[in-house]
Amino acid sequence: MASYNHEEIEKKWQKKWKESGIYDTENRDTTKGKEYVLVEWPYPSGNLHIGHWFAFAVVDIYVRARRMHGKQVFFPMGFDAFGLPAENAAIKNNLNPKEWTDKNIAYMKGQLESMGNAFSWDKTTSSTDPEYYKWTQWMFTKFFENDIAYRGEGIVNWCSSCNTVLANEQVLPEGDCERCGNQVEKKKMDEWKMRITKYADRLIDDLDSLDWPESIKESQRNWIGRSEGAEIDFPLSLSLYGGEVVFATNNHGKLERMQKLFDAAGFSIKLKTPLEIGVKDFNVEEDRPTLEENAEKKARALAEKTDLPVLADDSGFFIDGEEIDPVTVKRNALAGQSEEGMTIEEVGNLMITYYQNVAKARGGSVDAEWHNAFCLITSKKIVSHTQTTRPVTLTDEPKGVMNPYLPLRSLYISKVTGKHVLLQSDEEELEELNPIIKGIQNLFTPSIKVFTTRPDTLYGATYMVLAPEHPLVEKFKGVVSNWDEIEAYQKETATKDDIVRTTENKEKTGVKLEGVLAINPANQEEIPVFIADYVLSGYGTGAIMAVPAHDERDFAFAKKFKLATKEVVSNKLTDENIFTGEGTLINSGEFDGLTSEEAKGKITKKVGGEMKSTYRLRDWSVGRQRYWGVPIPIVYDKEGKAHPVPEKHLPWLLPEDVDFRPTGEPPLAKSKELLERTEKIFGDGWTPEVETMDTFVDSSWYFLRYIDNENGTEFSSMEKQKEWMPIDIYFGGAEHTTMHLLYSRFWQKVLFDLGLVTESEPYKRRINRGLVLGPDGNKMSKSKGNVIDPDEQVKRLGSDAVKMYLAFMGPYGETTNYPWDLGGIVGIRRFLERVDKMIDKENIMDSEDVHLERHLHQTIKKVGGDIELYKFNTAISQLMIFLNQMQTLKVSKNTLEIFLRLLAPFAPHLTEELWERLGNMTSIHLEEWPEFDESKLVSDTVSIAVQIHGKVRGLVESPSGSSEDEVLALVRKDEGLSKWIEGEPKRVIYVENKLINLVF
RNA sequence: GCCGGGGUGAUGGAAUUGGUAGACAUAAGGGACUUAAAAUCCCUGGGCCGCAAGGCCGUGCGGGUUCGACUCCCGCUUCCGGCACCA
Repeated sequence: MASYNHEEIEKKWQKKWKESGIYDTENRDTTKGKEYVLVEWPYPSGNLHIGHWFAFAVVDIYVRARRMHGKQVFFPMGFDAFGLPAENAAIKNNLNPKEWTDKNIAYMKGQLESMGNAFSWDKTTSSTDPEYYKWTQWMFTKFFENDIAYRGEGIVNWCSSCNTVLANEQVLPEGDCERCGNQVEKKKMDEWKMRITKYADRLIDDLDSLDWPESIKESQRNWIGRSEGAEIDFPLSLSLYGGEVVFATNNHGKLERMQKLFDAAGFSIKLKTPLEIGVKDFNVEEDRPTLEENAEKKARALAEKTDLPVLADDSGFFIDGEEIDPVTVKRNALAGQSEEGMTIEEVGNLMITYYQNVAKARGGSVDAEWHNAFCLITSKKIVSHTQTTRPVTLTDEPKGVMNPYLPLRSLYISKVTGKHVLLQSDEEELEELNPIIKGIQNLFTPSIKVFTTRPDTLYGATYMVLAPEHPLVEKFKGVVSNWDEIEAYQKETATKDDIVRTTENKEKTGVKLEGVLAINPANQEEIPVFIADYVLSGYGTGAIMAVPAHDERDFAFAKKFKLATKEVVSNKLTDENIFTGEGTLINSGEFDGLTSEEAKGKITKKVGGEMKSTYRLRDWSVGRQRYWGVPIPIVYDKEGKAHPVPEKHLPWLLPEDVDFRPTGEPPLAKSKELLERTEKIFGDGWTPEVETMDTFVDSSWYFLRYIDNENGTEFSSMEKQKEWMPIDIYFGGAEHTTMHLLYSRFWQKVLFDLGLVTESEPYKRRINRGLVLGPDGNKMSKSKGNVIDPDEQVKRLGSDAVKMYLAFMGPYGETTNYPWDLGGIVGIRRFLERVDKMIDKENIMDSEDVHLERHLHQTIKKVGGDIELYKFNTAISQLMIFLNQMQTLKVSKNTLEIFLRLLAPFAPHLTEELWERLGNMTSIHLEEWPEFDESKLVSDTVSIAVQIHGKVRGLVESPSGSSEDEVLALVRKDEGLSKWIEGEPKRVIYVENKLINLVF
């Protein structure tokens, strides 16, 4: 077999390159332009597969070409070494994940070296190195302090087999665990999260500035899923706040009366006195000029002492605009007697008697006004402030039993009902108190907030739907007449997983909340309210306004439940009587005639809504109940409050005294050392966080560490970042588009906002790559027996051939999957052997064939240009064409050397060897990229296609740059073409050096 | 359903962005060398008709624009990727 010994050559040069350190970066050579080329750091599974070669070796072609173009290229490599496989392997083989990982890293490093890539090995790192994860933890504490990292309740995906929480992305479409295939359950629990949703807008908007393929940007936009619309409140026409409210009064009579009224109004509110919630001696001086201010003062004072909603009032009788001061009345009633030793009843009775006398003295009846002010505070915020006035008459003829708690009220008769105030029926009193009741209703059953992208259709909202899990639903208990039915439906929904709920169950189901009505804020119409599982609790507000005439889902639901449909956007309705597009408004009051676009904002404004965006994206869950990850650097004090571990205690080391077999309890919870460490540093009773971080956290900033991998005081200095960032191009797998790529962009933005990085976007350009399939066209898998082992291929045909073949399969910048062709790689090897032989050719000439020289310059141009476009396949094709051309001729040493330089990025070992064989003493990889001469690209004569009526009928040879007439003359002379020529052409189209088209 | 990208020989893929479709490579067929095989080299290599010269057809399908369309426009079809009862 006539062939070169690739094994020997590759070993020889890999050793020399390593010794001379020609690919090390050390400090930047600032005389050269920088170029940061990044590839995704691999997980050290223990064996390099062909995918790694596709990811790294092909990119190396680009890297080497850029080096030859005079760039200081930074091409680092490291290991993303935390993660589940190590833990599982350790469990299986009964050893430590750290040992397993370190061993794999060492082995894979050797395999990676066999690629012969120009990696900047002096700048490597690994996520498992404490010097690395120290900074991962440090960032976490910064994020925690800035409310980016937080602990909050969430519904999580739980795999009971892996005993861990999974991110949505880690759940397969069938609802199975990505790692083990087990069915994933939904579970409510507290979890560590990152507020990525806060960055949703920026993550979308900043895409515009990036030089990325549109498809990747679009995937991210879809993933974030921004919809622009409005949030609108629909008040309920029935109040049903269920809960406790503290009434800021010590007056039992007042409280009882108010409680009675609430009960009668349908409130399920329990009023409590300050004493009942443990506030003794609640007493606030009513010294403000108005009732309203006094009510507010009382409410605020009490709200300081409780988290419950607080209601306070102040009321009084006014005669001729003057308040009848209760203190004065009381003093007059007591007439010098001491209050000491008297009961409230006794004082009250004295006041009643006194008042009767006043009324008598004035002729039996005096016109007055009863003013009633309320203030309601929840969470320290005033939610309502009302005052009502009703005309009453003071009387000397009390009826029924006097109420000593409300002595003044016992003596007034309502002018509205003509009845004694204390004897009015609840209905009568409620009617009088209507403004207050309304006001309070609004507070207590606020309303249902909906999100809609179509506020223009508000007038067409004929019913509402809440998600079955909507928190408001619980408050309807005791109010609706069909609670059993509602509860049953909720249970049914909870057992269904999302897949069943969305795909299998297109048929609409739901339950009406009997007795509950909402008010369409646009037209004040009362509309029914349902719960139905077609409304998702996690999206928008978990509630919708339903517009059956203009939404298919609402239409389907309305049809099934026979609900009213109201058309508000004019258009031809389909057969189904539904139109989901935008148009001109009708049946919409003052908005009739507006376009949907115009009406959206206006209608929202009218009903007090707010234009708002919602997102499909959820906050990123980052806690994992597993061992082999970065410990979350949080400790809890005795009260259970979380504190970040201070920087001086970082790295917060992963304990080693742990049984990491999955038991449902996080492995770190079993570490004595970790607990002792925590108590020793922070004090007795303090406990450590026992969760570790999602490995996507590790990979969210590794590119920043590469550039400053030995820095002991910062994760990456601003100086180094200014030198190297942003990443000029990031090559990676399409599967990372919506996870790693989005997370790391988010991470970078947070760091940017904290002033810790120079760039708000890490990756200037991004190229996704597809997969290498097995020879049978299927995804490689052991079970299919179609796995191509790169080591074997390298041994058989050489690293250069493997790399070149992977580059030759197709264009690199696309996500096409290419099958490995066993014959194809042989073709590459044949090419390399012909190159080897070519250099051995004894008869190298001094002078150059002009013809060949032109091809050489064309080749320089083509190969260089294609590499810039990641079209390594056509670059290689051009090198093959040129070799074919050289083989029929004698060539100069200069031409051969240029050819080798063009080939060097593709076949670094062989070209280095042949470069040496031609007598060069320095590395070919330190050479510059050859330049082409524009003037030598064109030949003296060209063959021009002759078309008749647009069809090619022949060719004519003509001098380059000939005029139309000159070419036409040649055409006329051509015998073969004569039969197509019929006199004078009506029209001639001539494209210089290309074609001439004659039309007759 | 919405969005993005495709469909070219037996196969992977080319085509300077409207200008000679199928470069380069693989598989296949034929030949040379060889006792033979491997390797290597040479020839053929989209389909149909034809001894040939040559002709007709041909880039998923149907229309259109143009002197000329793989390329642009309209309609369909199909495959791949992202999202999806997302209001």
